[in-house]
Amino acid sequence: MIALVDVNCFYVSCERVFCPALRGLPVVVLSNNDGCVVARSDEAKALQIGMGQPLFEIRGMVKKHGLKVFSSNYPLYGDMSARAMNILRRFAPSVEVYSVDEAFLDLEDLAFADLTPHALNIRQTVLRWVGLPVCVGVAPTKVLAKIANRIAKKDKLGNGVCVLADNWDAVLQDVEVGDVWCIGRQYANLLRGYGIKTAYDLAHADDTWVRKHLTITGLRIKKELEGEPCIRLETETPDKKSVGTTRSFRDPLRTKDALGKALADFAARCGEKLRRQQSSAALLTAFIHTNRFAKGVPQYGASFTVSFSTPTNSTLQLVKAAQYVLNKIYREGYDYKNAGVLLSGLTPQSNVQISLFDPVSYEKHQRLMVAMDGVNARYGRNTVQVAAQTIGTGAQLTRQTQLSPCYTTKWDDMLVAHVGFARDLYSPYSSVRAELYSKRP
DNA sequence: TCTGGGGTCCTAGGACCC
DNA sequence: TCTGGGGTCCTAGGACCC
Repeated sequence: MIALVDVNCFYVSCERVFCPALRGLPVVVLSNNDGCVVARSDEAKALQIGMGQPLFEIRGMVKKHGLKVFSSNYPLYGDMSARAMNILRRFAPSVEVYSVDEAFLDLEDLAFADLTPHALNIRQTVLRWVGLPVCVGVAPTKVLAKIANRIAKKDKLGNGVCVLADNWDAVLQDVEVGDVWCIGRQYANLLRGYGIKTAYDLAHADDTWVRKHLTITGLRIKKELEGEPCIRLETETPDKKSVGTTRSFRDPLRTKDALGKALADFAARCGEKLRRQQSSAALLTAFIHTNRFAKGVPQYGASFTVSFSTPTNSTLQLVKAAQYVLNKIYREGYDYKNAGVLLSGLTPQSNVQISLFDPVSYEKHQRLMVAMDGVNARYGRNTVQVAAQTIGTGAQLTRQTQLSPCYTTKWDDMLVAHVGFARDLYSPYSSVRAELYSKRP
């Protein structure tokens, strides 16, 4: 059996851990640029706030309904995620961290007749130890575990746990086909056109037909709905096959100079990501684009890809390549709203074949990058950077007006607990936790 | 006024080889 | 008039996920 553990409205829940007064209130967390909603509390959902809804459409609700709005605080969420995942590893021999707020647990070797108490235990432990509410879905396959989790989440009066051990046909009849994992909008439309409306219908469709229209991936989903495991647990995180850094700008950029700085920042970030997993890239793509939503203004967008004679992860080379691309694709007279750098053709650094005719010394660049990463790790990002980059953090390029403190990852933001007394010093659970927090002066 | 970012997998079709 | 067969590799585009 497989369990899917998923934190309820993860980003919102992270904010609530450190600000308990937010409980019971409508709360949303915004995308990178304070552009649109990416996480909603149940109360916010009840106000009909949609996923991806732009901020300007819901501004009125701040006053009218007491809506609380946060910019996204990725350092905080990343750290909270790591804490939650570490707890989950206590409950299963192997765990797949599927996303920042979800994990699959392999419960196969656990000799419990009824997995419900185990699932409840998982839920209670995560809640007590890191303050995050989770729901647990248990079933024979990943696709069914996803469905079980969804049922647990929808049942607001339930205990946050749903086990589908057998006879799930009736359950599948209540699940719309578009709500099945890996059946997106396009596939759902296609399937409905053929009369396949529910997960049950898909489970009982013809294999060959499914294979033809939904590819091998779709066939696996169908088999999993029948209870036959086809998608394995990925317990170790594979190296990424591509990395990218893209942003929308708070204020559109017009000049080549300004775009050059931004692309240099993005290339440098990509270099860091590459070096973290010890890879090098053979290809670099950079793109720029005007605001696609703006009506009646001239639109332009372009991208171009360059290849390196020897795969690299040197920020110097990546920045240079990004500048080269910009020179090729930049056109004057447009307001650019969006740009990015993407790296592909990644290979492990140890496999890189150095060429005699390389224009730069691979060795020297490697040593320089180690030194640069070392300094930046110790004294903060961008302490040492390439001259082509934006001076400082580049924060002025994006908007983050509602940012909460980095409670767990910055010394200056850490909360101080003023504790006058403690009833049970030896309990791992602190019932007085939240109410005693205050911000460091 | 104002609309995110970062990934994965699969397939068809073209280029190329012998 | 007549024009092979079999294979690999690469890429673009389309679908999906959180």
